[in-house]
Amino acid sequence: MAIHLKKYSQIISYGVGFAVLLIIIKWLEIRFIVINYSFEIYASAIAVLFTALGIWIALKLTRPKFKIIEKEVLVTNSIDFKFNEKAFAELGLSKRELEVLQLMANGLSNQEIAEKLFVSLNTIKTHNSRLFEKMEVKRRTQAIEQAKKMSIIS
Amino acid sequence: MAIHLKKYSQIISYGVGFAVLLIIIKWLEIRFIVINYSFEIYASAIAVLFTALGIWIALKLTRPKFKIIEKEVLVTNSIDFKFNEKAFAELGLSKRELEVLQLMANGLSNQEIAEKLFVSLNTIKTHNSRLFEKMEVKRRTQAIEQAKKMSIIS
DNA sequence: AACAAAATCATCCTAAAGTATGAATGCTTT
DNA sequence: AAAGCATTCATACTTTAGGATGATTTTGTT
Repeated sequence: MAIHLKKYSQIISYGVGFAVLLIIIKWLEIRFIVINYSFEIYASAIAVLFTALGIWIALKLTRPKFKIIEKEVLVTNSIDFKFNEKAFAELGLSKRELEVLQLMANGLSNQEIAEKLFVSLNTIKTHNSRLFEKMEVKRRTQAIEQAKKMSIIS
Repeated sequence: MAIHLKKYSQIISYGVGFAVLLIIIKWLEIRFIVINYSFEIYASAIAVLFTALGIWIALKLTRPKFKIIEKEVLVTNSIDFKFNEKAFAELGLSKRELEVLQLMANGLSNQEIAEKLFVSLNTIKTHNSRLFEKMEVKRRTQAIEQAKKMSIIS
């Protein structure tokens, strides 16, 4: 709405401006006849005035040119998880240890992990110890944090 | 350098254009005298020409008139973390409880959290209990998992 | 001022987690 | 075959976590 009004107002302004200038021309014409001004001065006056008018029109019309720049930020989402093989290889975790680590991160207790993997609680504890040693952490919560930071688990 | 050259070239162009138009005027003047054209047509021609010239000048001079709109595209990054207020409000966690939860997720033990917040170990345990109750979990690891899923912590 | 949350701390107890050490088994690799 | 590693399990012990309950103090709200 506002844009359309603006467009129309510009056209109207142009029209009004043109009308005013035509009146000035007419007036100058009369003056020219009466006091016999030089034709070049008259033409120059028109030239200057309409040049100004043209500039003004152009400035009014070429107002809004938008340049939309889309700035993208990278995504680290839990859905499209990327496994960091390098980090994993450097840690030297075994398959079983990784398995335990993942279940750990899912909030399972040692007992639950043991049941899920059909091994004893003690086995899980042993895995945990090796795990913590390799990852250089003291607690399972730290192991989880580390693992997520290193992107070796989701 | 390039900018200065451009400026000068524009001025030169303007001068040349003006010269050409003066020649046209002169030519028209001759024509006017010879075949006695109406003065209004002559004036109109000048007006139109110089309006066009004005527009052209303005367009050349006001070249880069872009309105730059930077549009940042969404994305949930681990760095610029978005706090999920709705989920948090529904849980009804207090400020302190949230604080404890965050430190918990950073792998700190209850003792370490207590020291960091200058309260006793028992206080942290009490917070934990309420926390687990509200989040409907049994262990801190589950609380961390839940909280991350619900995006109430990073 | 009165009331409701929130935050604090304690004590007692149980459960889970973590450490240390040793050992048996199976599977590769040399 | 021997050495190395992963996996398994056990026992004993320490530390941390968690549950239940009660109480005091702060703080914000009406």
